[in-house]
Amino acid sequence: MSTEYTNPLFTVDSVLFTVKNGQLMVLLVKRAQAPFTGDWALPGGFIDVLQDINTDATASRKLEAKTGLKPAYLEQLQVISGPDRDPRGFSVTLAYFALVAWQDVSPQISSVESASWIAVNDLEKTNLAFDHLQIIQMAKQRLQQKTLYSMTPVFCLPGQFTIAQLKSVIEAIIEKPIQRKSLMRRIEASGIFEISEEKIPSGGRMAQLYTLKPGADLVNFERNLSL
Amino acid sequence: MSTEYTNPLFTVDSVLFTVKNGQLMVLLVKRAQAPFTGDWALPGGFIDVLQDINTDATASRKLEAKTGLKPAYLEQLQVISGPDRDPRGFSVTLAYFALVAWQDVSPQISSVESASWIAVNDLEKTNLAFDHLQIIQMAKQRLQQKTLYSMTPVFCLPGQFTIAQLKSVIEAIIEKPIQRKSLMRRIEASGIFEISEEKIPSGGRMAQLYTLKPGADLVNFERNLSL
DNA sequence: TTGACATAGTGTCACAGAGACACTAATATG
DNA sequence: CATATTAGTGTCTCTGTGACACTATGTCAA
Repeated sequence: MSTEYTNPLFTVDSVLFTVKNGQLMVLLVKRAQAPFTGDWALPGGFIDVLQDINTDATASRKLEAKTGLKPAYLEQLQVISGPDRDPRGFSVTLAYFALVAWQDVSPQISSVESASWIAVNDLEKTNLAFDHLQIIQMAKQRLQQKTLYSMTPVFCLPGQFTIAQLKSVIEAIIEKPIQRKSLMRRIEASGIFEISEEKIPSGGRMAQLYTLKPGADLVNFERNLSL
Repeated sequence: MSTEYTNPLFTVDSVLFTVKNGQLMVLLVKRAQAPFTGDWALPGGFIDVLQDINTDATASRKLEAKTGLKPAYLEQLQVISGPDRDPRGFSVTLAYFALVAWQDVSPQISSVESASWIAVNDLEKTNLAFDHLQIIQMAKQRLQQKTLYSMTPVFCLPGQFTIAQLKSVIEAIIEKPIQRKSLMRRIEASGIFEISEEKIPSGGRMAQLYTLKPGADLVNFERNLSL
C-alpha cells in the first residue's frame, strides 16, 4: 500500500489560445532539455506545492511566466496518462486550456525568444513534443464546442470590444461565418454585458463598445449555433 | 528542477452513479484506514503503473473490484488538488464519473459489506471523507447537464430497455418531469438506437424494447431540454 | 455640400425542435 | 365486454436561430 515506487511523473501543461488576424493561435515554447530538445511544446511544468495552492495556480503561474499576465480564462481540459507518452516512463499530465487577448500579451511575448504564437492550422509543419499535438486538437474541439453555446470567446478580447470583434473571434474559432443578428440576440439575452459609454470608429458608422459586467459568470445558452 | 521532493500524492477516485426506484444513487465504500476511518468515501486508489495503461484503467479496475463489472460509462470529471484536503499533505485527485445499470450490479454489491449505494439526496446525513461530498455534487451537476443534451442516461439501463424506463431514469437525474413525446423524438433523431424484436408487458399495452446500436457513439443534441 | 461607400444595428419571416396535451392503440382484468 | 392502464401518435404553440433586406451613421472624395 505504499505509494513511493509507483508514483508517476505528474505535470501540468496548458493550451493557451488567442485569436490574431482571424487565426486561432496557440502559445508554444521551445524545449531546451531532453527529451524532444528543440521541438515545440506546451508551456507547463511541475506543481510547486510551496507556492501553488492547487493545479490551477500551477497552470496560471507557468503561463504568467511566459506571457507576463494571468490568462483571462482557464479551465481544466483533461488528464492524459500512459506508459509510452514520455520516454522517461509512465507519466500523467493535466492539460488546461486557456484564453487571452493577444492585444494584452503582444508586447511581452515578442521579447521572449523561446515562446511563440503558432497558428493552430499550421501545426502539421511544426515539430511538437510528446502528444502535444493531440492535446491541442482536443483543446480546440472543446473551445469550438463551448463557442456554440456560450460567450467563452470574449476572453480572447480586451476589456472593451465591439460586436464585430467578437463576431470575428467566434468565426475564427469555429471556422464558419455566423449571423451578426444572432450574436446580438445572445449578447442581449445573456445579460452579462454592459454597454460602454464609448464608441469607436470602424470605417463606417461608429461601433458601440461593450464590456463584461464585473463579476458576471458566463451563461450557457439552451441552443447551439448551427455548425 | 528535480521532482522528487515536491511530487504530491496522486489518486484516482470515481463517482459511480446508478438509478434505482427513481432515485439517483452513488456507490460509496467504508474507509478502513486513517484518515477518516469509518467514514464513507468514493471508491478509488493509486495508479498501478504495472497493470494500468492509463488513469481510465485505474478507475475502471477499482470500480470492477467493488461491483464485479466495468462501468458502462466512464468519463473524467475533474482534478481536485490542494494542501489541505488530505491531512497527510498536498494531494491531487483525479475524479471520474461513471454509470451502471443497477440491475447488472445488484447481485454482487449486496455481498460486499464495505460498499453500498446511497441516495445522492440523502448525503447530508452521511459522514463523507475528504471533500468527497463536493466531488459528488460536481458529478451530479455534470450528469444533469449532459442529460439535457445527450442520451448519457441510457448507461444506467440494461442492454434492452423501454422508453418508459429511460424516461424514468432521466427524470430521476434531472429531478423534473419530461415529455414522453420529446424523448421519442430524440431517440428517433439520434439514430443510435435500434428497435428490438421483443416487447415486454407493462401493465397495459406491450412496451417496445430498444437497444443501443453496437459501436454507436453518443450524439449531442443542439438544444437542451428545458430545466 | 453632397453622393458613394462602408460598417453598425434593426425588423421580420421562415424553420426546427421542445412543451403541452388530447387522442388512438393494445393489453390485462373483472 | 367494459374499464383501467400503459404505449405511442397528431398537432398546435412557443422560442430562439438563420437569412436577409432595410435603416442609421460615420468617412471620404469630387
